[in-house]
Amino acid sequence: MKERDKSLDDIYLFHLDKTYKQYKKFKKDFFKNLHLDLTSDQWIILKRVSEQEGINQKDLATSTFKEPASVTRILDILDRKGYVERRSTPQDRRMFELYLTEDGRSVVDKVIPAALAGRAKGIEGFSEEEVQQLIDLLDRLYRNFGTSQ
Amino acid sequence: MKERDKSLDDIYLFHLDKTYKQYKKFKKDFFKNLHLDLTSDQWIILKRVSEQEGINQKDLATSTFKEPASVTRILDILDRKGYVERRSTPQDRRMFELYLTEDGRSVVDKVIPAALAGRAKGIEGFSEEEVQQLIDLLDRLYRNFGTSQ
DNA sequence: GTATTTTTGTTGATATATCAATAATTGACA
DNA sequence: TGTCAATTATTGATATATCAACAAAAATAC
Repeated sequence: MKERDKSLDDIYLFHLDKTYKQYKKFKKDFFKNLHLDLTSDQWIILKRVSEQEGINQKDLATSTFKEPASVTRILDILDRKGYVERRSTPQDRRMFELYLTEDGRSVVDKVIPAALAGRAKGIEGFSEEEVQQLIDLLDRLYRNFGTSQ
Repeated sequence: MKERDKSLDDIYLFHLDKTYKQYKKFKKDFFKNLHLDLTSDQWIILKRVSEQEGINQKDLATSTFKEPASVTRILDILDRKGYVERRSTPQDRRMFELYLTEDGRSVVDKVIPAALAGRAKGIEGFSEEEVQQLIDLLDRLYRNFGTSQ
């Protein structure tokens, strides 16, 4: 069966767009209201470093789906705020191992409960199966868009 | 049951993020390869105008989930390319009614089949029910993030 | 052991989204 | 009617993502 043209409103990608924008706005306001002077992107990086201390910037970039250039700049900010540390390693002097500072750790501890609450907001009324379904469907989209051509 | 902290990889919002980024990259390349000198955002606006000729910029903004400022700038570009026309109306001289030009219409006709193909790529292997499920889940997220507090 | 290629991270240029401020017009209402 | 508020569109300032170019170091090839 040949697929025909649809109105934007009937296209799943349009729903993806609109939902993502709403979510983006939500998290922006959310982090603003925390008054911790932290953006959601800085949070992602901080969280990932806390999960894998010693990670380098390249791996941090791939595992957060950010560009290395973006990671550099976000780390500059987190560094300046005193939340992360770039430790150079003698084994490979091109790269740094990343660690949280004490302040960084304390910020992470502060944000985690808030992040839990914010995350819960999005899936109010969802069953566990539905959340898993959502993840699965998104991952399939992800893979489909990744395979080239 | 109290929700505990998870690794980023287990959080549905992280999957949303990563999928959206992949999709964004996909559509960027996609429109680039069309060689029509059109970005995906310009396409959204052009498509919406083609669906509702005579629409004004405010309604165009809300119905495409873009900021009025962004719509202004995108329309400036589409106007400059000769694809849309801002017609002022005597009833309300603050606003414009938007129409496609002939060139605009012909571009829309050219993009539609390509867009169909691109859109199909994302949902390869999906049943119709799964696509609908995806839309429903996304819409519920959308609404949850929209309700304030 | 030197030359070339690859990897890691940074920087600059560019594009775009967002937010606030503004101008012009219309609507509300006393 | 005259004033004030709301609406529509635009503009400027700012922040951020992206891409390409680059530098330094390491890995590979010969």
